[in-house]
Amino acid sequence: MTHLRSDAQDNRDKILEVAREVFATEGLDVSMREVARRAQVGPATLYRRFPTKEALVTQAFEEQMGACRDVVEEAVADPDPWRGFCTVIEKVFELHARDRGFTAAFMSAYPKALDFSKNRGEVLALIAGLAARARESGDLRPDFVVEDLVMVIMANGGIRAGSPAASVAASRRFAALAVEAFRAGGRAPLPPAVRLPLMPV
Amino acid sequence: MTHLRSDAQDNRDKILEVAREVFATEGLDVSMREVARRAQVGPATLYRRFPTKEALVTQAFEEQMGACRDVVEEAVADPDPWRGFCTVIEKVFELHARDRGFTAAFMSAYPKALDFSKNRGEVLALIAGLAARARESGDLRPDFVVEDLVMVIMANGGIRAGSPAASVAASRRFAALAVEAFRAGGRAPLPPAVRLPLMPV
DNA sequence: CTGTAAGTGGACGCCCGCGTCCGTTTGGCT
DNA sequence: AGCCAAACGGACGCGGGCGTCCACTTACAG
Repeated sequence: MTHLRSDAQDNRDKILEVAREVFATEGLDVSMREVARRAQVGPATLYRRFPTKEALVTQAFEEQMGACRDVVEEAVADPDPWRGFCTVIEKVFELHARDRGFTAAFMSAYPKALDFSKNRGEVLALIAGLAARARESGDLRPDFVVEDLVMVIMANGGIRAGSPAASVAASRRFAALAVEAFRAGGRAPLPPAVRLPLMPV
Repeated sequence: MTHLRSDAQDNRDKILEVAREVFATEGLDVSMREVARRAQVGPATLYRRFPTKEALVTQAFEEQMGACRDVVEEAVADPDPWRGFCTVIEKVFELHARDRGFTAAFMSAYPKALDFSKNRGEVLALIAGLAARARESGDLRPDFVVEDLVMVIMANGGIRAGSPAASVAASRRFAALAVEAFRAGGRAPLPPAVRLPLMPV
């Protein structure tokens, strides 16, 4: 297990490469077989390395989750918490817009994927801290809760345009609208927030 | 064709009833066969009345589209265009939150469904007029375009919560955030809007 | 160079959805 | 009451995904 044979390692790499690409462009609703086919590999080989779709997905998105974490950590380091908060929204939305599967993976309940959900939890915790500071500085509306960010990330995932470029452009505008919505000074009180549970598969 | 035999009419009614229910709760990704099964009808009977899924879907959602139109027409009649605009967002979001399939149907390109797409076009035109008045009255941000509303409706469709009630609650909060975002007086200029084409099937 | 464990992918059996055909049933008109 | 077109639904052949098994191949250690 520690050391894969060189050919096995090559296949594993190719599978992950293909999976990342196809998940990004088509979303997670791609059959295991389709991934195997595109990687020019037999179904058995795919299943040997990744016994379940969950295993494949979480491995494939480890990189994206890392990028997400980087974005958030950098934003948290911003001395202006509101600017950091806005950066998080813009960058994270773009990340999700460029990778259709990532939102689905991010929102999915993967009981076995400890690293993945640990990372998600930490990212959300970092954002919560940043939000608290932005609230205290008076720039973020006081009734903001982290669930609101989860909600708009889910919502952002619902936006589909004709091309990847158009999706990114739409998400950019959506992010700007989200920033406007979250800025302090809103005139209407918000209805109660809702906890959004992770969804099975 | 003009007059169906009574038993055929009963079956047609039951199919539509079942389809509306299952599309509302499960979304459009339900097989024709599953609809037939739940309606206690053979596949052939279903296909005889509704040769394609498109035919079934558009018939099933005629009612919802009518409700949508009613909401919009009532809101357009409001002497205060901004209040009318807000009402549209709140009511339409709730309609979509209560019926998972409706957003998908609303956003789908159904080339054969003349009534359906005509209604959608008219609804959007009504909203565009309302928005123009709300913009002129100075309550709606000047850079708002109808595509923004389409975008947030799509986005609203991405929100999934544990139960129907939770979904509706989440949509309600999301609608309030959308209202905040669209209100005049936003401090940041928005990135360019994007036309969101209807999606095939 | 060679033995062997690791690795491979084609093939299998299963289930499910698709759209259609056709032998049987039945509503409704005369 | 009797007829027949309308309506029914079970069954079919096709394609595709699922996870697994196994006979063949190959990397690499000795």
